[in-house]
Amino acid sequence: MSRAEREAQMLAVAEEVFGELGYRAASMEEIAERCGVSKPMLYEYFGSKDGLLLACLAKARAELYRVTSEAMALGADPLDVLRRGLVAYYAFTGEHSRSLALLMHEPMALPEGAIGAVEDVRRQQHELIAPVLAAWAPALPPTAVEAYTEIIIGACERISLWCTRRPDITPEQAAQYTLDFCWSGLSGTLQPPTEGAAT
Amino acid sequence: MSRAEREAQMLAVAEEVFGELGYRAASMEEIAERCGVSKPMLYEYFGSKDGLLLACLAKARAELYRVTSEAMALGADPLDVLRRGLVAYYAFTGEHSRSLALLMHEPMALPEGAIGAVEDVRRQQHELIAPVLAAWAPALPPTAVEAYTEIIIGACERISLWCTRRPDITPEQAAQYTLDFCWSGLSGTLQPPTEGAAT
DNA sequence: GAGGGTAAGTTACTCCGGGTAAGTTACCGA
DNA sequence: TCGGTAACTTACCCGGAGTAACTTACCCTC
Repeated sequence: MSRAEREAQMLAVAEEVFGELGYRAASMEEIAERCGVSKPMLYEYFGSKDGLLLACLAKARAELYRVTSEAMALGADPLDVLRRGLVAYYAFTGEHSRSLALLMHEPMALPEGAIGAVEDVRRQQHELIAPVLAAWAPALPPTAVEAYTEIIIGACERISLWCTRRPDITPEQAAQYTLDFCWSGLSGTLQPPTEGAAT
Repeated sequence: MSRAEREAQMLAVAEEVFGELGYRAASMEEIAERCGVSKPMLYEYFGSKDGLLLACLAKARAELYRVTSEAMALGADPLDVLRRGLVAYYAFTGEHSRSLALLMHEPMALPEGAIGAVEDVRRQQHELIAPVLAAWAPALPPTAVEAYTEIIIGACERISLWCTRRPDITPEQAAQYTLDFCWSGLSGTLQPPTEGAAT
């Protein structure tokens, strides 16, 4: 079997095994066996178990980029661009939830129960936020409350990580950005997309 | 040394070592050594390396809950409640960025470079989203564009994970929730906080 | 068509780190 | 003083990542 074929096969098998068992529980032996080759071959091609994972991630990333950017390119106006990007993103992550999502979220060697423990932290945040939203707007359907709560949790996590890269941002400023966005949305600070105006 | 003291000491040391080296690179031997005891003691107290990590997470989670819920309890109105919660959250994650944030974001056994690779996926999303925002609102300061982009990325990730728990939600619906929130914010669908009205 | 270089592949190991079995010290109450 | 128990240690097992050395088979050249 040629080098390129083997590499593609190994990547596909690895993505599958990582998705099934998680990074930690997946052994190089197992992946090699399913490829019908022996372990050193994997090391020949990818250097290490980490290298193999990284290659899987790179492949998934390239695909994600392709589907989302292609979808966005078809958009007529900014709002449409965002909508198409979002749909493509959710469709992709939904289809690849067993492999991609595990690679991203469980990231790699999660101690089995620890992925649940990390989610527990978020569930706890959920319990804090959802009642505020619900009390605020009794008319909002429960599903929307859930979705909005998840959005806020995700936003908080991302901003807190952003803060570690931007030490000049104080917690108060970070909170203000988050609040501004969550309160007014994009329509508050940005120009609404003028109807029919592309570009 | 008494059981309770040891346990507290071990947890503190473990949090420190996990934060310094990451879950994978941290060895039980190293943690035990820094505690001044031998490895089997750690197993006596926490059962396994995973158990030790889980205990660290539980402790961090309890602290995070305490500081955020206490801060929120002081809020006068919903907006104020959210703001106080956000400030407390960012302050906490900022202070504990070396231990807690690493536990949450790098989650645990990240293949060294893989944490960067996962972030690369997000950077890629950033490159797709930021230009749209910037084009949309040339007047928005670059820092705000950054913050808003990060918020959208975090929201997308959370919603995509939410979708795996709610298979009834289609990608289109997920996109619609995300768009509604990002476009109008809470002020669009919810009652604005009536001035001075607590509870 | 024989020879040799190279690329695909294997077996058989080392080594590190998580986890454990069995034993040792030292404190405390009877 | 003696025993029991609780904190703790040494010395080990074992699985899986990673590697060294060897084998096969193809293809290109003379």
